[in-house]
Amino acid sequence: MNPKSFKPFDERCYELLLKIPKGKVTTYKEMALVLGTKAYRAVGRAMAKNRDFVVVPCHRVVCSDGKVGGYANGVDQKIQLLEREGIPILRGKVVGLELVLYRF
DNA sequence: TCTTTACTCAAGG
DNA sequence: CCTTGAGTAAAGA
Repeated sequence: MNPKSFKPFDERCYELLLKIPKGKVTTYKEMALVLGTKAYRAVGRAMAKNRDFVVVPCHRVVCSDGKVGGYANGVDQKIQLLEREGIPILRGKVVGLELVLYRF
Protein backbone atom coordinates (compact mmCIF):
# COMPACT_ATOMS: atom_id res chain seq x y z
CA MET A 1 0.00 0.00 0.00
CA ASN A 2 1.56 3.24 -1.01
CA PRO A 3 0.91 6.67 0.48
CA LYS A 4 -0.34 7.78 -2.88
CA SER A 5 -3.41 5.56 -2.72
CA PHE A 6 -5.60 8.57 -2.09
CA LYS A 7 -9.23 8.56 -3.04
CA PRO A 8 -10.33 10.61 -6.02
CA PHE A 9 -9.92 14.32 -5.60
CA ASP A 10 -13.65 14.84 -5.94
CA GLU A 11 -14.47 12.47 -3.11
CA ARG A 12 -12.20 14.44 -0.79
CA CYS A 13 -14.17 17.59 -1.43
CA TYR A 14 -17.45 15.90 -0.66
CA GLU A 15 -16.23 14.54 2.65
CA LEU A 16 -15.07 17.99 3.65
CA LEU A 17 -18.33 19.52 2.56
CA LEU A 18 -20.31 17.06 4.66
CA LYS A 19 -18.34 18.20 7.70
CA ILE A 20 -19.56 21.74 7.33
CA PRO A 21 -22.25 22.41 9.96
CA LYS A 22 -25.40 24.27 9.07
CA GLY A 23 -24.94 28.01 9.07
CA LYS A 24 -21.29 27.74 8.14
CA VAL A 25 -19.42 27.91 4.86
CA THR A 26 -15.94 27.22 3.54
CA THR A 27 -13.81 28.57 0.74
CA TYR A 28 -12.26 26.74 -2.18
CA LYS A 29 -8.92 27.81 -0.79
CA GLU A 30 -9.46 26.26 2.63
CA MET A 31 -10.57 23.05 0.96
CA ALA A 32 -7.50 22.84 -1.21
CA LEU A 33 -5.25 23.63 1.73
CA VAL A 34 -6.75 20.87 3.85
CA LEU A 35 -6.55 18.48 0.92
CA GLY A 36 -2.87 19.30 0.70
CA THR A 37 -2.93 20.99 -2.68
CA LYS A 38 -2.91 24.42 -4.24
CA ALA A 39 -5.21 23.64 -7.10
CA TYR A 40 -8.09 25.74 -5.85
CA ARG A 41 -9.63 25.23 -9.26
CA ALA A 42 -9.69 21.47 -9.01
CA VAL A 43 -11.93 21.77 -5.95
CA GLY A 44 -14.49 23.94 -7.66
CA ARG A 45 -14.30 21.90 -10.82
CA ALA A 46 -15.13 18.77 -8.86
CA MET A 47 -18.33 20.40 -7.62
CA ALA A 48 -19.28 21.71 -11.03
CA LYS A 49 -19.15 18.32 -12.67
CA ASN A 50 -21.00 16.61 -9.82
CA ARG A 51 -23.35 19.41 -8.85
CA ASP A 52 -24.48 17.43 -5.78
CA PHE A 53 -27.03 20.01 -4.91
CA VAL A 54 -28.79 17.30 -2.88
CA VAL A 55 -26.15 14.95 -1.54
CA VAL A 56 -23.40 17.44 -0.80
CA PRO A 57 -23.91 20.99 0.49
CA CYS A 58 -21.73 22.46 -2.23
CA HIS A 59 -23.72 25.66 -1.82
CA ARG A 60 -21.73 26.21 1.39
CA VAL A 61 -18.56 26.75 -0.58
CA VAL A 62 -17.65 30.31 -1.55
CA CYS A 63 -14.62 32.16 -2.84
CA SER A 64 -11.91 33.33 -0.43
CA ASP A 65 -13.01 36.88 -1.15
CA GLY A 66 -16.47 36.08 0.11
CA LYS A 67 -17.87 36.04 -3.39
CA VAL A 68 -20.42 33.32 -3.92
CA GLY A 69 -18.57 31.96 -6.92
CA GLY A 70 -20.84 29.71 -8.94
CA TYR A 71 -23.47 27.02 -8.68
CA ALA A 72 -24.53 24.33 -11.14
CA ASN A 73 -28.15 24.94 -10.19
CA GLY A 74 -27.82 28.70 -10.53
CA VAL A 75 -25.94 31.24 -8.44
CA ASP A 76 -29.24 32.78 -7.38
CA GLN A 77 -30.31 29.44 -5.96
CA LYS A 78 -27.06 29.20 -4.03
CA ILE A 79 -27.58 32.62 -2.49
CA GLN A 80 -31.12 31.73 -1.41
CA LEU A 81 -29.89 28.55 0.29
CA LEU A 82 -27.13 30.37 2.15
CA GLU A 83 -29.43 33.15 3.35
CA ARG A 84 -31.86 30.47 4.48
CA GLU A 85 -29.12 28.99 6.67
CA GLY A 86 -28.49 32.33 8.29
CA ILE A 87 -25.69 33.56 6.05
CA PRO A 88 -26.32 37.12 4.83
CA ILE A 89 -25.28 37.86 1.28
CA LEU A 90 -24.96 41.27 -0.27
CA ARG A 91 -24.52 41.87 -4.00
CA GLY A 92 -23.42 38.29 -4.54
CA LYS A 93 -20.91 38.31 -1.70
CA VAL A 94 -21.00 36.78 1.77
CA VAL A 95 -21.29 39.33 4.58
CA GLY A 96 -18.80 38.64 7.38
CA LEU A 97 -17.18 35.64 5.78
CA GLU A 98 -14.91 35.09 8.78
CA LEU A 99 -17.97 34.83 11.01
CA VAL A 100 -19.47 31.96 9.07
CA LEU A 101 -16.30 30.39 7.74
CA TYR A 102 -15.86 26.86 9.06
CA ARG A 103 -12.22 25.88 9.54
CA PHE A 104 -11.31 22.21 9.57
C1' DT B 1 -0.71 17.50 -25.48
C1' DC B 2 -3.95 21.39 -25.38
C1' DT B 3 -7.97 23.82 -23.64
C1' DT B 4 -11.33 24.91 -20.26
C1' DT B 5 -12.74 25.20 -15.68
C1' DA B 6 -17.78 27.00 -9.56
C1' DC B 7 -10.00 29.53 -7.85
C1' DT B 8 -6.35 32.71 -5.94
C1' DC B 9 -2.79 36.22 -5.99
C1' DA B 10 -0.41 40.17 -7.90
C1' DA B 11 -0.12 44.04 -10.93
C1' DG B 12 -1.89 47.58 -14.20
C1' DG B 13 -5.65 50.38 -16.12
C1' DC C 1 -14.79 47.55 -11.90
C1' DC C 2 -11.90 45.16 -15.74
C1' DT C 3 -7.99 42.14 -17.92
C1' DT C 4 -3.25 39.57 -17.87
C1' DG C 5 -0.12 36.44 -16.33
C1' DA C 6 1.45 32.82 -13.27
C1' DG C 7 0.52 28.83 -10.20
C1' DT C 8 -2.08 24.47 -9.78
C1' DA C 9 -5.00 20.00 -10.68
C1' DA C 10 -8.66 17.26 -13.16
C1' DA C 11 -11.80 16.21 -17.33
C1' DG C 12 -12.54 16.13 -22.21
C1' DA C 13 -11.09 16.26 -27.06
